[in-house]
Amino acid sequence: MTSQPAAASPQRRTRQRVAVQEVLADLHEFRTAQQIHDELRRREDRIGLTTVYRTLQSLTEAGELDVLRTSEGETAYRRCSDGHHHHLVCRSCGRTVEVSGPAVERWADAVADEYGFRDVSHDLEIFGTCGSC
Amino acid sequence: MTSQPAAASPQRRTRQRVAVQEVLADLHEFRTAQQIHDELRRREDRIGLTTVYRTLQSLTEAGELDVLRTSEGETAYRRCSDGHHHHLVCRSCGRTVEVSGPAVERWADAVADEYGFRDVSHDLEIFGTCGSC
DNA sequence: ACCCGACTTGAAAATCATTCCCATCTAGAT
DNA sequence: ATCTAGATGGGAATGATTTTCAAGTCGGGT
Repeated sequence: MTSQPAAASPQRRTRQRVAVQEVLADLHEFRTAQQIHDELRRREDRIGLTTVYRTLQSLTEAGELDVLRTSEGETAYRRCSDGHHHHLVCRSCGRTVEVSGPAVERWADAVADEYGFRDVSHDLEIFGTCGSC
Repeated sequence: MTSQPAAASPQRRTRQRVAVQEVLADLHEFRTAQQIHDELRRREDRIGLTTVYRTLQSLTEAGELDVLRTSEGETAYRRCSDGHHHHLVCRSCGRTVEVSGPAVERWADAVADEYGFRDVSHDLEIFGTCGSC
C-alpha cells in the first residue's frame, strides 16, 4: 500500500524516443522536424510525424535542444551544449558553430536596463557562408 | 509606335496601400498582418486581408519595414528608421525601442571571420517587460 | 474626357507546418 | 502475467500565409 504518488511522469524510454535522439546525436546541424522524420525513414525506422514533433518539443523543454526559426517559418532543432550561447550558422550547408560572448550579454542587459525593461532575454544568431561552401 | 518598354512597375498609389501605410505610421509597435487588418476594419476601411499581406511584403522589400517572427510563428511588422539597428521589445505590450551597438556588430563580424564565414549578417532582438507593464 | 493595357484587388481555394483527437498500443511497476 | 498511466500514429483540424484568377482601377497617351 505504500505506493508512491506517481510524482511527475518519468518520461518513458520508447523505441521512437530513442531513435529521434540517435538522429540528433549524429546530425550536428539544425534540422526541422520533417527533415528528422525523413532521416528516420531513411534508416528504416517508420515513426509517426506527430511523435517526432512531440519528442522534439519535450526534448526542448528539457533543455536538451536549441531551437531556431528559419526565415521560411519552419522550426529547426539541434543538440546543444549546456549554458547560454549563440550560433554561427552557414546559410548554405547548415554547419553550425556554438559561440558565446560575455560582452554581448552584458551589452544587451545594460541596454534593457537603461530603458527600464525587466526579465530580459535575447535572441542572437549569426548567419554567413562557411569556408567549405 | 515608339512606346516605352514599360520599364519597371512604378508601384501605384492606391487607397488600400495608403491606408496600410497610415496605420503603420500611427502604430509604433510590431503588429501582425491580421492585427493591421483588424485595425483597418476598426477604421471603417474594408480592405482584403490578402492585400494587407501583399502590401506589407512589398513595403518590407522596399526596406520601409522591419520584420519580426514571434515565438507563436506569426510575422510582425513595424515602421522603422533607416540603417542597421536592433529592437528592445516588451513581451507584454509590444512597446519597441530601436537600439544599436557598434560593439555588437564588430563582435559578430569578428567571430564569423574567425571561423572563416563570409557574407555575414545577424539577427538580434532583446525581449523584456517594460516599466509600464 | 476617353481608351487601353498594366497593375491591383479580393474572395475562395490551395499550401504548409504544426497540433489535436482518439482508438490502440506498451513500458514498467506490482 | 497483469494493469494502467503514458505514448503512439493516422487522419482531421487549425492557422498563418500564398496562390489563383476574374473583375476593378490607375494613369499616360490620344
